[in-house]
Amino acid sequence: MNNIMDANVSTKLESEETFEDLKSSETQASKKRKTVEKTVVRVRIGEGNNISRLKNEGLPSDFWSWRKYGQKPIKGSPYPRGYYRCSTSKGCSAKKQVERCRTDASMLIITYSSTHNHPSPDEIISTANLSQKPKEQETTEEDLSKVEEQEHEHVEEENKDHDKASSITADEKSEKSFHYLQSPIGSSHEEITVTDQEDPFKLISTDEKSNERIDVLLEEEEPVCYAQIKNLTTTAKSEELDFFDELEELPMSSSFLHFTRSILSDERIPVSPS
DNA sequence: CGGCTTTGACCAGCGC
DNA sequence: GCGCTGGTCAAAGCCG
Repeated sequence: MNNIMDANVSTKLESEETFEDLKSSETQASKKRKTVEKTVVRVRIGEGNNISRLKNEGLPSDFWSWRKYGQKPIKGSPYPRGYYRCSTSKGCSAKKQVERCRTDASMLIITYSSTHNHPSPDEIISTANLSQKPKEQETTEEDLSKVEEQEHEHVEEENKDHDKASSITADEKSEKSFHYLQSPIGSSHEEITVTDQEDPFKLISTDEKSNERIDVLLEEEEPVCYAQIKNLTTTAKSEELDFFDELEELPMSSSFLHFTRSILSDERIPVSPS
């Protein structure tokens, strides 16, 4: 209940459909580097309550460590985008961008780029555990794919719908005619506004902290996945925590971590560059 | 003392 | 060719 988060993982190139969301903010960004493979993960934070504690109440953070190397305000987005680099390994070129969905302040969009050149500590640990049941992973991945697709669709629909009923602020629209529509942000917007200004990520993180457990919902709600995810959570527990920590306290769900891990570790984006 | 976070400036790419 | 935006690097400050 307090911790409701949706983790959507989308692996794709810079120019893909998922951009419906990113489009608004990465409209131009996509042009910047188009041959870069990126994994887009959307995490939704159900309530701000989640963010109360998390950071890592003792997390084993064995995972990769991310170091923030920059932050910039994105055009059309009230929230700035944070740039993180993997600090676990010096030679690791893995990077990640964390930004808040302009349409939904409670949603975080994490874009992963590049892959880790080194094995994640968590992986090692997981390996031991995985030995028990690697099947789940596969299932998860597959499921993830499905979810992703569904999620995308949902997102698109949602966006559209929002557009219609939306309450987009003229301001936002004026900015660049985003497809994003504002949604319910209107009300919660205020809540986050303050925090957002300071650090959108942080806000989440804070909430996240409160979330000892994060429920993962895909965009809308995937009970099935959720259950599976839960299972995975156990395995990727460390990852999960680590993620939050790494993201600066992003609200991620175990499933999300799992996905990410799979994607990053295994393959990432099957997308083909233009 | 070391590491991480934050802020500002500069550079590169794309659109107009 | 100019302007705009995104992304990255560097420096300073703060916290552990």
